[in-house]
Amino acid sequence: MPELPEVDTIRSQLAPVLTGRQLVASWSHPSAKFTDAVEAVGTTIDAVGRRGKYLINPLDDGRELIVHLGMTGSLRVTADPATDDDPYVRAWWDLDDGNRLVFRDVRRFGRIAVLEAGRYDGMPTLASLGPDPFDPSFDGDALWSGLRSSGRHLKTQLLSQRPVAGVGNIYADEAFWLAGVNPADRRITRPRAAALADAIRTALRSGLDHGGTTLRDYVDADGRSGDNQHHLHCYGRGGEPCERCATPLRRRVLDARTTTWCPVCQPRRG
DNA sequence: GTTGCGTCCTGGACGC
DNA sequence: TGCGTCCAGGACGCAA
Repeated sequence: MPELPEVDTIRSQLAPVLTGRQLVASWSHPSAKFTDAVEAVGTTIDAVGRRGKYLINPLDDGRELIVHLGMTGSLRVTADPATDDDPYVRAWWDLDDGNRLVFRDVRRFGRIAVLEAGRYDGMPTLASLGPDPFDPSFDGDALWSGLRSSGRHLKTQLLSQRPVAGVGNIYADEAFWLAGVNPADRRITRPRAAALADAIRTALRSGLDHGGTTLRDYVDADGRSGDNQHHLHCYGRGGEPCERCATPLRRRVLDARTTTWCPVCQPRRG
C-alpha cells in the first residue's frame, strides 16, 4: 500500500509529465470520494508535490488537486485512453497534450479533493499533518515532543500522521524494529525517540531506494512494482527468526493494525 | 480535546 | 468445484 516512499516515487515520475499541463476533460466514479476530480477541469497543473502520503498539485487558479492513494490506488499517465473497460478506474483527466492521467483504485480507499490552497478543513488528517521525516525540522526532539503528548501506543501515534507524516503500517514496523523500540509502548525517552527518528528515515530511505514496497497492488506511475518487499526486516515476517537474535518474531493486532516485532530486541519499556 | 471502535471496500486465502 | 468467512489497511465519523 502506498506510504511515503511509494507516493514520492509516483510524484517524481509524474512531475515532468504533468507540470504545465492543462486538464481539458475529466470523468469520475459517482462515489463522493472521487467526484471532486471534475472540479479541476480547465485548470493547469503548476507543480506536482507531496505532503506525507498526499499528492498535492497546485493549480493555476489558486486551488490544489489533492490525491490520496489509499491502499490500492495508482496514478498513471497514458496515451491509451482505453480506460472504459477497467472497472477499477475511479477517475481520469484528459491532458492538453493528448495523454490521460488515470486514477485506479481497486478497494476505493483513496480520495480526490480540489480545495483552496492550504484550506484542508474537510481533511482533518491532512490539516494536522506532522513534519516530513526528511525535513530538517524533524529530529529526535521533535518526535519525542510529538509522542509524549499522548498515552496511546507509540505505533498508533505514528500512524496518526501527527508526530511525523508519511509513515504507514509497513514502515512503522520496520522503524520500530530498527530502533529496538516496542511498538506497544506508550512512553519513550528522548534518546530512544532520537533512535526512532533515525530509524524512520532509514526505513523510508530503503523504500525510496528500492522503488517502493509491493505486497500485492502497488505499482509506480510507469506500472512497475517496487522491490523493497525483498528488503524488509520485520513487517509480515511473524514467526520467522529475527535477523539480529534469531528469536521468532511475534505478530499481534495492535489497535486494529497487524504488528510484528522481536520480543528480545524490542522489549517493553514503557 | 482525546480515545477507542466501527465503517468503508474488495480480492485473495482458506476451510468446509 | 463452489460457497462462505476472514483478513488486509488509511482515513474518517461518532460516541463516550
